[in-house]
Amino acid sequence: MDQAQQRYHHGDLRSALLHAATKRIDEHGVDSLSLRKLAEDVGVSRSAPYHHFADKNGLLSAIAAEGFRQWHHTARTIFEQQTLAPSARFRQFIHEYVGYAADHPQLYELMFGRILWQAQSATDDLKAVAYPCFQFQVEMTRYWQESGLLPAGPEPLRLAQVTWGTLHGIARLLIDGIYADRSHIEQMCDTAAQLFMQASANHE
Amino acid sequence: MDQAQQRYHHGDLRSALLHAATKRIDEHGVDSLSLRKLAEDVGVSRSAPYHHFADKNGLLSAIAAEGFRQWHHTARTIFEQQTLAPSARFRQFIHEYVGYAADHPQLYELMFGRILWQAQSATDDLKAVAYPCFQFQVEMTRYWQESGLLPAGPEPLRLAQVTWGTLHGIARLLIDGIYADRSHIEQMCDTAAQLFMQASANHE
DNA sequence: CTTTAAATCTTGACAGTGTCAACATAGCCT
DNA sequence: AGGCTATGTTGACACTGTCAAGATTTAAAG
Repeated sequence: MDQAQQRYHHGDLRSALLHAATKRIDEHGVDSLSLRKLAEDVGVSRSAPYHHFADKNGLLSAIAAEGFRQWHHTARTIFEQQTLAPSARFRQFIHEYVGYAADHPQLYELMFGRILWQAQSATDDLKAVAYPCFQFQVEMTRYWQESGLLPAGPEPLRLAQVTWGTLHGIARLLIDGIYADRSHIEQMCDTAAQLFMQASANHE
Repeated sequence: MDQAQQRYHHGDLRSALLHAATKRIDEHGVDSLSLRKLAEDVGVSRSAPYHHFADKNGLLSAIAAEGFRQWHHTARTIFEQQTLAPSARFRQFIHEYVGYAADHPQLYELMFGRILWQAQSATDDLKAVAYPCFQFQVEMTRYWQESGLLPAGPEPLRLAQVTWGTLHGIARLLIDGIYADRSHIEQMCDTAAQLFMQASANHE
């Protein structure tokens, strides 16, 4: 009764679970997360989490949502650095995106992976945070098109899908360890940036 | 004893398992595959598969390997169509790649997903088939560079990682249903192809 | 205050899963 | 014919997510 962890009511179980789960995922990957072990770690019975999350997907969605909030903030910060030239910001964005994925591979996997997005397992709550994040990618692309950095021809949405797809693809090849490793990151990003910017150069 | 499925020795259990598993994956996804159900479907006890595959990963690796063989063949066929102009073949390759992923999302997920490639779960057998497939991507890229279709600047490997990354990324956004769906495929591929080819155009 | 309702947590249980050890059967080779 | 090896079976273990029923604490209402 005196020890906080042995009270019948934990007090702040929801955030305790989120915290512990986030740590676990970051260190050992999404697949290693077991609700039962998690509950035990937090010092609570195995079905207590169900009073705070509908199911395992609910927990995962909440963690992913937090990731999207953080990334959205980071992206906006880079994009709004008015002191830097658009091209410099573009390059920085690319490096930052891939760097973020490489630094938090497990979280990235959760945020953009099949677990949550396949079969409609994503919570409405998660969608509410993620979609504006996707939308922002399109806004940036439109801006870079208007700045003459990217080709003006394609629709912003279409082009955003391709440029974002490129970053996403590079990130996944890295994370999954497919024919690319961390020592290639900088060169890959530079190559990608150069490729995109060259594409618009001959249309001026 | 008269019925083939009730014999003590199945006769060709290995390929029966592969066949049933491939079908199951194609229709319901990798996650839905259970060794026990699979064994039951084939009409065999739950631990019989272990005499043909080291573990579940062994089975999955074998299926993925077959996928790589098929894809490698398809890719080579497209690439070696000497009658078509390099640019046409390039475009066709892009469409075919994304199309293949969209047509066999579950198999693509298995072939290039984290299940097999993370944590060294890929069999040596699988690696032996997959790596030449990756390598071929680099060879094609080198050829397209020499043809003036892609920028000559970057190293083939680096550029291949980026172009392949783009296709891989687009495929995954599609498969995972992230801000892109099948109706966008053609336009996305065209945009990507145009983007890459424009990049080299102003260096002639 | 006291009573009632809601939020929270616990134990018991169920249907799954992959995997292994020990045992049974069939086919092949000497 | 005998024995080795490949193949298949049952029993068991340690997990997993999830739910129902009951216990306990807190908050709200009378």
